[in-house]
Amino acid sequence: MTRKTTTKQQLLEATLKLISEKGYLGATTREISRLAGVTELTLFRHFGTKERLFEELLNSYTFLPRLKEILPAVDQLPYEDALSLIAMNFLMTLTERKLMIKILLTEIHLYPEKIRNVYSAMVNESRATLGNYFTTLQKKGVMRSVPPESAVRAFMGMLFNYFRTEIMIKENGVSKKRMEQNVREFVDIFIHGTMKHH
Amino acid sequence: MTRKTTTKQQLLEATLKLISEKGYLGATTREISRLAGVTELTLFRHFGTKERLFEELLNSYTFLPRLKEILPAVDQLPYEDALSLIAMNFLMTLTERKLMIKILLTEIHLYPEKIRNVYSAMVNESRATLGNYFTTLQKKGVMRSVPPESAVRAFMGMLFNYFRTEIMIKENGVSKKRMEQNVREFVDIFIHGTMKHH
DNA sequence: CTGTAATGTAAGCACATACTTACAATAATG
DNA sequence: CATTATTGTAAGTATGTGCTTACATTACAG
Repeated sequence: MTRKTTTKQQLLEATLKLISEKGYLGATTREISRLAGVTELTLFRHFGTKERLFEELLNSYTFLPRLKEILPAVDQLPYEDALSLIAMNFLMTLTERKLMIKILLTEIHLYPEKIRNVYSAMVNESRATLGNYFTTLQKKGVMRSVPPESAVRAFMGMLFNYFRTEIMIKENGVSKKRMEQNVREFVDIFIHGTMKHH
Repeated sequence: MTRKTTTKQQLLEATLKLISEKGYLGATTREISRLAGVTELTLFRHFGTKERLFEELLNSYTFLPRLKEILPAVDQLPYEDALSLIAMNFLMTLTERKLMIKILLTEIHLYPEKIRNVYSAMVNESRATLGNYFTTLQKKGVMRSVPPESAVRAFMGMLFNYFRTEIMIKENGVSKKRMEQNVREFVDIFIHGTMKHH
């Protein structure tokens, strides 16, 4: 019984790794099972088809709402620090889930029906959490009355695109120091804007 | 002679369409040639291998520096309008090249060596142009002394991520009206920031 | 009109891949 | 120990795919 889940887990991990590297079509069931240290037949006994295996991989992805967890701590901080903390947390979470996110971004154009749910779950969850924080700030009178959704889109857009270009595409990851520096600049622009007199 | 270039062009267009829909591996030479109204053999006579066909498609992508073209007009405008114009122009250009960009984003994780050049050419060109404009604004004393590269990353990050989520992933495109509205909000945040007292 | 370049028809090859079947070996459970 | 669930071995099938070969047809240039 413990064996069963272990095998399944190893297969899912091998699938994650190989599909993130070669795409759904490029990752063969032979190679997946070999990487999992298991016969190809075992793969099919567990998942039936390659498609089911892929779907179970997608469903196995639990997007921890880490943002939500740090919100209490965040409320105590001045908003500059709070936003930096939120941003760093967001980037770290994305980095941890790098392989899965690569799959989501790559395959969503090819298999939209399969991916869209888990993808939009991830996006909506992040957006909602950050949106709540912004609304709070606005109620406190700290934040201007820009539409919260727009602010969320702007803020997360900067961050996610940064993640895509710097962390996912470039092979050698960014150091945490450098990441913090970039985040500070983003937060600064987001808070103060860029122009002198208006 | 006119026939030759036409056939090649039709093959490249069919390749663009099918690879953007199904990915490099998912698009078969049979289907590509059928869509081009041509025999599979003709495809191989022109391009030799599927890989060469793909590479020629990538090289056929000339990224018009439309941003550069409108810079003169932009210099006459107040920066709010200038930034909105630049942003709209950027989004329109991306939308026109939607299929190719989809390919670049999808396949760059699978075939980085092939894609990286054309991809970074596109990114660098856009960044450089916008960076120059920002530097100009800073010399005029209009813009705060934020690092121009950071400002560029922030601004284009917002826009590109907007493009990715709203225009590329959602099947029904966004209306131009709505796009202009969103752009105005982004530009507003970029210029004035979000917080009241600092 | 004649020769040459471009395309078509048809058949097929070599290979990879998802998936199957029949049977044996092994490990966990009661 | 005996039963049962899980995995392995080995062979193979059906299908799709990139690519080739041999020959015929069409179009265009001189």
